[in-house]
Amino acid sequence: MPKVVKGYRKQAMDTIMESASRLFFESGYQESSMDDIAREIGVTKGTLYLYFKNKEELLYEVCRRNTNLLEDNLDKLVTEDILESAKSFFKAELELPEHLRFHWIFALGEINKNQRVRKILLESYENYVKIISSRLEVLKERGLISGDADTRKLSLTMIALHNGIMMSMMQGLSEADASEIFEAGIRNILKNSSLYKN
Amino acid sequence: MPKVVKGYRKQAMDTIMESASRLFFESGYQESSMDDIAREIGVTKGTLYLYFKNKEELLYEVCRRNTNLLEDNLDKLVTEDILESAKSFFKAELELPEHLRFHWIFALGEINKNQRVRKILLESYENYVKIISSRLEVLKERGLISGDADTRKLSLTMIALHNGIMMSMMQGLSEADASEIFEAGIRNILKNSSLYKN
Amino acid sequence: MPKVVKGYRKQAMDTIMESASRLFFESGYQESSMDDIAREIGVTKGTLYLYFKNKEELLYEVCRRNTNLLEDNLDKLVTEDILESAKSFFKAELELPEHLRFHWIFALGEINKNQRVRKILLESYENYVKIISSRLEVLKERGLISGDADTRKLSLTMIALHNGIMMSMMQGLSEADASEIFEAGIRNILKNSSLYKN
Amino acid sequence: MPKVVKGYRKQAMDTIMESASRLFFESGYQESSMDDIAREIGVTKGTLYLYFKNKEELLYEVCRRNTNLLEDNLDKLVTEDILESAKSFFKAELELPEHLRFHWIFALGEINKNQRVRKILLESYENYVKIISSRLEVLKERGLISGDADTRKLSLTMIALHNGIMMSMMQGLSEADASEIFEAGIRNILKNSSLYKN
DNA sequence: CATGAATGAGACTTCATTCAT
DNA sequence: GATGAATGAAGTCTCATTCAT
Repeated sequence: MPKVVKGYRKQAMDTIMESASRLFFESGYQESSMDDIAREIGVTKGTLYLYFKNKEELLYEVCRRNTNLLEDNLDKLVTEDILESAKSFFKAELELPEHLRFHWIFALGEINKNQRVRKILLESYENYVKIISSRLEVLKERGLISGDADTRKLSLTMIALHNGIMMSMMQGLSEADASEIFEAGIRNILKNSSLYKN
Repeated sequence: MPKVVKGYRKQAMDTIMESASRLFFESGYQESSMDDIAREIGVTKGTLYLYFKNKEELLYEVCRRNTNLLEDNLDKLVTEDILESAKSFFKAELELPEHLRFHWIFALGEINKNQRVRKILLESYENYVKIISSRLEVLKERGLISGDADTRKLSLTMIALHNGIMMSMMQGLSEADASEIFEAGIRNILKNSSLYKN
Repeated sequence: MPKVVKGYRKQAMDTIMESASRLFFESGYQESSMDDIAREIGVTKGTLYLYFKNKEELLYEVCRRNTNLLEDNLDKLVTEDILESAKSFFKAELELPEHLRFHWIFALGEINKNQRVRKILLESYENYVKIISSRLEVLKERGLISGDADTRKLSLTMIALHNGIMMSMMQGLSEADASEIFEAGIRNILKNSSLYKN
Repeated sequence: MPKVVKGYRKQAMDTIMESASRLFFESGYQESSMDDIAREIGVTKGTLYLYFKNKEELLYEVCRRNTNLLEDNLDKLVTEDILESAKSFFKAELELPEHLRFHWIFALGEINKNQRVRKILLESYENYVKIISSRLEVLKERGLISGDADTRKLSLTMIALHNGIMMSMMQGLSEADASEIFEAGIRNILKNSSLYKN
């Protein structure tokens, strides 16, 4: 009987979280049994409890991990050249496995059922706004966007557009269409930044 | 012994669907037991099975009903004066109970688990695009938006923006902020419609 | 909505019992719901309770009716010409609908679960023995079977042979084979009646 | 917390099947709940599902096991000395617990409800015929029964007689009477084997 | 570390029975 | 007489969790 990962607790936990995340996304949290998750890894149920206190804890850690991954991604890829980095950020997202790419939408479905998951999401949302705003502030200082633009509102709009497009993709919107309207949207928002003032 | 609704099957079904919809949204589909739903109405479990053959059928009918309600709403409220009707449409949405307002996000969480729900959503998504596109076509004929704008892409973008903002509201975005960036966004998209060409 | 049979309680009860009997045999007692039985007749569940106090009572009456029918059949068809009447009795049985023909086997399956059904069956079994014995006694008086034959044992054997062949028919034995071995068997028993003495 | 049988899956399954078989016979399949069966063994419901995927599967396995047991019994005990072995076979049967002795009658009650059980029974019936026929063929070769006797029909008759007597025993026929008429019947059939020709 | 046997609470569903209309 | 809405008990099955090995 194979150990999850020989010796390394952290890696074992990560292996479990990866499988759990995929299953949660594909079949739902409630619909994925601990047995399913264990089988996916090639381990027995009991083993999962060596690494996570219970199923809810596993969900919590999965959400935290995915949220952090996505946040790091944003932080790394979004530079002051907003338009260009928006493009590459979106392109990078398309490479992600679905359970990561659509993690936010999945997690939103759990937000009403789980206070700890809610907390993670709300904080992450705020971080997103903060990160993008800070980049936009630089643009403003350089005079590349309107001086009276409200960078927070610009950020909120960009995020909304992004998430809305992700929702559409879950409903079948093609990657080509998605990329195109995302890019046009961001370009548009930046160009008419003065529409978003306080 | 209370009857669901005296005599009228249709009304009885609607009463059940309304309660079920609220519970599904608030606690999740799996997390809401048939007992919970029945208790909410003041009826016993068995009664639900007089009206819906099983729990999944109930979910399906709830989704169909909500989706239709929202679609009718869109069809009724969105006129050729897109900007103005966008405002009133959004305002009307804010009056809806959460389980209706956020129905699309809820349903998206079920899309991977249930083929019939998926079908409803995909069809509805296409209808949304069709409805908005047709209104935009009229604008184009009147020369109010760019002649070479792709009305389908404009619609996709508007819908994405709308849904993205809804997601943000579930994460705490205020109604004021939401209204404002929605309105600005729609205005912006229309004004720069030439950005969205084929 | 059609009344079971206009006005005539007895006929209504018989209509119900006939349908119930068929269903009980085809699907089992427990497996046949009151709804199923009612639907078969084109009536609603509630109606059945106008004629039978509950489901068990219905089973009881069905068993009593079928048992009596079969017993009358035996009494009518079995004359002192045992061999000849055995043939015609068996032929008549083959004309019966399965739920009647195999009623005894069905009822035997309920014997352990229901004291009242058990009582009916045991009494009927004794009556069978009595009826056949009495016919055999006449034969003995006429010197057509051995004077020291035990007519009770002869009867027991004949009944066992008959019932065993019925069991085989439920397992696919052809009517031709069944008739043949039944006739040969009865002939054999009569011819060697002296084997069965006290 | 008691384990069904320490460590041995096969034995655990057998323990369950034994109890289930007894309960099924005594109270009927539908009437025996999984709770009842579990309680009988001193285990909880859930445990049963570790060994049998559902209740129907349990019934199926019980039937298969009992049918095989009885078939082995026949194969082992019936030699070419048909008359003598019939006696010892019957005697051995009287030692069996009722749920085994009357298994065939019980199973016949399930034959209309369950295709897989039906298949087992039909196959077993054919095997019985084959086993007995083959023994009779030997007798025929030795000239101990009529050269033109149809051994298949002889077998069918013997089986019918046997099963019919079992039915009678369920209705109260004494063991003494049963043994006697079984033995006389078999003797009779063999002696007059020429009655059963093709 | 890992297993797998066992548990027991809880979910969905069915259905005999009642009763107001 | 007949209906059909409602009940509630009971049954099957699942699954998170525990624990001895």
